[in-house]
Amino acid sequence: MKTDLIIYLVDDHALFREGVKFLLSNCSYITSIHEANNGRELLDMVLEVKPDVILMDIEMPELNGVDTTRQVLKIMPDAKVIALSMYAHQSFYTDMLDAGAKGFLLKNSKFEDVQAAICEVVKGGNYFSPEILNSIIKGFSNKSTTALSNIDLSSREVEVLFNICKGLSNQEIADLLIISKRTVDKHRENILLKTQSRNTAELVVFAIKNKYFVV
Amino acid sequence: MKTDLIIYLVDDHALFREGVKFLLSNCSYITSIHEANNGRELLDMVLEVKPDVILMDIEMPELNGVDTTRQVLKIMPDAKVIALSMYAHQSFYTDMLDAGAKGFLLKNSKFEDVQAAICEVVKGGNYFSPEILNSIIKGFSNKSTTALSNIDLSSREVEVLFNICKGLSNQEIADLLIISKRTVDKHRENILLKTQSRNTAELVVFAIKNKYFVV
DNA sequence: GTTTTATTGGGTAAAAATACGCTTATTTTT
DNA sequence: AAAAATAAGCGTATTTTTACCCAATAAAAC
Repeated sequence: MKTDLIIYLVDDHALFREGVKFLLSNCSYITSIHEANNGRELLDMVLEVKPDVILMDIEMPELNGVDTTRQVLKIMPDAKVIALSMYAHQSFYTDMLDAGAKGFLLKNSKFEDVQAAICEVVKGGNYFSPEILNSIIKGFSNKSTTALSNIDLSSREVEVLFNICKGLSNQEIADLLIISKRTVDKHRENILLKTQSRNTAELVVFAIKNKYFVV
Repeated sequence: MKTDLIIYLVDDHALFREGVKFLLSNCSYITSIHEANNGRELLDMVLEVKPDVILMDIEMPELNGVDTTRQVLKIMPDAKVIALSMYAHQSFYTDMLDAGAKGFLLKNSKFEDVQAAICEVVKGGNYFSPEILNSIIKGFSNKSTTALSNIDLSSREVEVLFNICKGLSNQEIADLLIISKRTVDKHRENILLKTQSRNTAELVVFAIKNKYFVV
């Protein structure tokens, strides 16, 4: 593993920074630890310091962790950002993952988790607090198992529905399937009935919810 | 951690089973190891054996790993299923997670990973091969970072778009926002232009892709 | 073997969406 | 301060969707 690590600690709570800094200073593979009070301070200094790992609070004044991460990675794509948060709320970690964070730690983690996270992201991997991981996985499985309805469309109807979602008009679908436009009209009508949709918009939402169409 | 574990190994390759069985038999916390050649064999025996952990291949004849997992968990909800697969294909692990698997290992994992996975799921957690985890996270961030376009809709347009997705007609949206239907018509037209959508269906797909509407 | 269901097709009409033109107010840029 | 861009508004026309009505054939279910 790469040693001589440069760490940047971004959090608006000075006391919390102090504590983590002390703990990190006892790690042999860490060379220097820098601090910032908020995202803007980090952005001002990041190109000078060139940190390997950035431990970043999500809830911060001025510039929050998500937007800061986006901007940091724009100017330093190789920096590894590990998010810190009090809470395992879904929007937090999805936003941070979107932004490009490689790890996610809850602030009540044990310090060995912090060390594990740093090692893992330096090696190019990811690290997530068990609580977060559980939540990610749950979200994964919930989404589809609960949503899938027991409405059964015929194979032709599925075909028509799929092409509606692709943005084709009834006439275009008819030409594609080599049937009359009136037949497609009828299929569409029946699909609306079966799915209890009022119009195209609700129909597309239904299709996506029920995996007839993937976005 | 719970000891005296009963393990069920489900895989259609006898040689692979042999190897894993030998390795597992050296673990002190494992009491017995059962084998099945496919999903159906497992289902026949699972209530008798009452395994704590099921190591399950995904690609199997007769009854595949995904469907087997669903059925096993229906009759034994506390069993911990760990999926085994040659490949880290996304559909594999999403389907297995949907089905309720708690872990996912690639067949080229080191044996210590298998042990770690067993321990983790027995404790109620999840375990994923690093490759899988990476793929999951990437899928997570890809989906929205690549999709989120830089098209900017006005706040009014966002409002209209949202209500279109909810299935409201232009007249209904007009009544809701207390503006003329003609104005909503125009907004809709402009949104179609900006998003390069041809019709309502494509519009809804765009909205969902870009998080203007959540399914 | 009869009945349902899927698929196909059509007539007619109202409702809604789409397209293009044009005006006015507000905000942004120059 | 003037010019340009954007947002919000309305008129008219065409196309598409939605909603009823109907029926023939083939396949599947009972």
